[in-house]
Amino acid sequence: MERLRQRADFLATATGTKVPAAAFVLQARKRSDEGPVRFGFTVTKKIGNAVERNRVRRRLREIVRHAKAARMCAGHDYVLIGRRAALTHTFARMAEEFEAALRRMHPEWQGNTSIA
RNA sequence: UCAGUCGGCUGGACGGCCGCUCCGGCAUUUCACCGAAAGGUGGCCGGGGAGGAAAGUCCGGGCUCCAAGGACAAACGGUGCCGGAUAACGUCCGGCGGGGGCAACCCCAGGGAAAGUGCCACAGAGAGCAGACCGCCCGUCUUCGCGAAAGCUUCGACGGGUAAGGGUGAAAAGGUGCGGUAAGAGCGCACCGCGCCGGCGGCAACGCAGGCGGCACGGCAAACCCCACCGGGAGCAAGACCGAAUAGGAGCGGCGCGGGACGCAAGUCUCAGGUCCUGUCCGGAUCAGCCGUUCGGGUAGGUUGCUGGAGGCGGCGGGUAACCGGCGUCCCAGAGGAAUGGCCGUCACGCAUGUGGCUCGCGCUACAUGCCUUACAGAACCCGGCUUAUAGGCCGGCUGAUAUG
RNA sequence: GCUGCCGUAGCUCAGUGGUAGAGCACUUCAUUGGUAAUGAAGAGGUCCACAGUUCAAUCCUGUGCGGCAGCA
Repeated sequence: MERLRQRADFLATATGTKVPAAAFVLQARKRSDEGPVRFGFTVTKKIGNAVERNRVRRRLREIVRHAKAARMCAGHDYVLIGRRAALTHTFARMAEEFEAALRRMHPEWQGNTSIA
């Protein structure tokens, strides 16, 4: 999984479309090139102390790792902003929410995948 | 057994599936991808992978750079009983002094207020080399009453004595007792306190006993200050190496040369700067621009610093202890938008609820279900401390009370 | 990583070792036919928390909590 590392990438992605969920907010932005999908994670200090912030980021990362790659479009940057509910919600429920958020993010792809 | 106090340890266990990162080995190693470059990423196997506080950043060091001839001082900041430990410390250990507690034990902190400056509100008569408000006593005068008188007694005024008692205050001119006195008072005596002197014990802080002095010297220096000791500054984003584009610097080569007027333009006319060769004139070169190329500095970026160390463990020796010495053994996290994880199963612990048993009751115990899967909390150059947070569990020393033998 | 500042009434801020104030806001009364303005009176405080120094702490010292700002 390619990771976003530069602050400029995060700022650029923040201008794209946003899809809120209970445990996170999903942001996406199409890049000009057709490179691989890249992911970034943002967990602010408002969420909690360092232990809780680390835990939110790790759970979100595992959700992305287990998600179906077909939903994600190449040449896009995604940013997941953690919320405090990511500490307590069950893993299966959060994975479901992530799939739903990807469907809302790319409605034109829903038809393609159902046909395929 | 109960209550207390001090110290130490621990901080869930086992397993399955899927991942992350570092190290080592093998393979690839003229390979593939990203990048302008520096450089980075990519396979398989094995091994390692958060804490007692990793936290707060309150101190002390190592390390690195900067500054500085050396030492001292000034300014500023810090520390402060004595001795020891240590690389060092504001830390630790042992002892001294004061306070609290029946005790185990706990808490506090230098000297100087007779070097100087300053503050001590309110209350109170008097508060800094301080004081007679009430009171007590004496004398004179007056007044009430008793009395034959001497005298006693009551009210008041004036003069004086007095620091015992009352009252104010955080603090009131050493404290308690006896004597003494008109009443009192270190006025005298005893004990305690205080000061001075020399003696003894102790490395020292200090302690012990003795003599002398009738007491002179209130508190605050976490108020200024004096004394002694310590401190050059910055911090791994330190520093080192590699190194685009753009702008700027230097060298070389080529082309070109400033201002004004007229003109659509080509061009024409006119005026002319700095430096050098020459002091002046003339003449010449060159600069006031552009392009190319080379060089050095250096930004973004990359690599490194980066983990073997005042290191851990075991037993031995020295020391009351903190700690030290030597021996054996082990290698034990190194990320970089930041790895050390996600999901699941079983068990242990804990909590809650229900049911059964024991019990007057508190409660104890067995089973079932549910919850938390643990409290506080995440390395960021590395160590030694301090402080703060912390569910539950375990071990040991000591003290007091009670019971039994 | 390093450094500085702040925390006082509902809000914005003074303040000093000796029982804590200002402006706005709030309540009541007066004024007006009524409202505003104005005038008078009043209420409201763990001086961020805990220890220590002091006779006495909002102030001095230490520790903690929260907030703001700066440098590299």
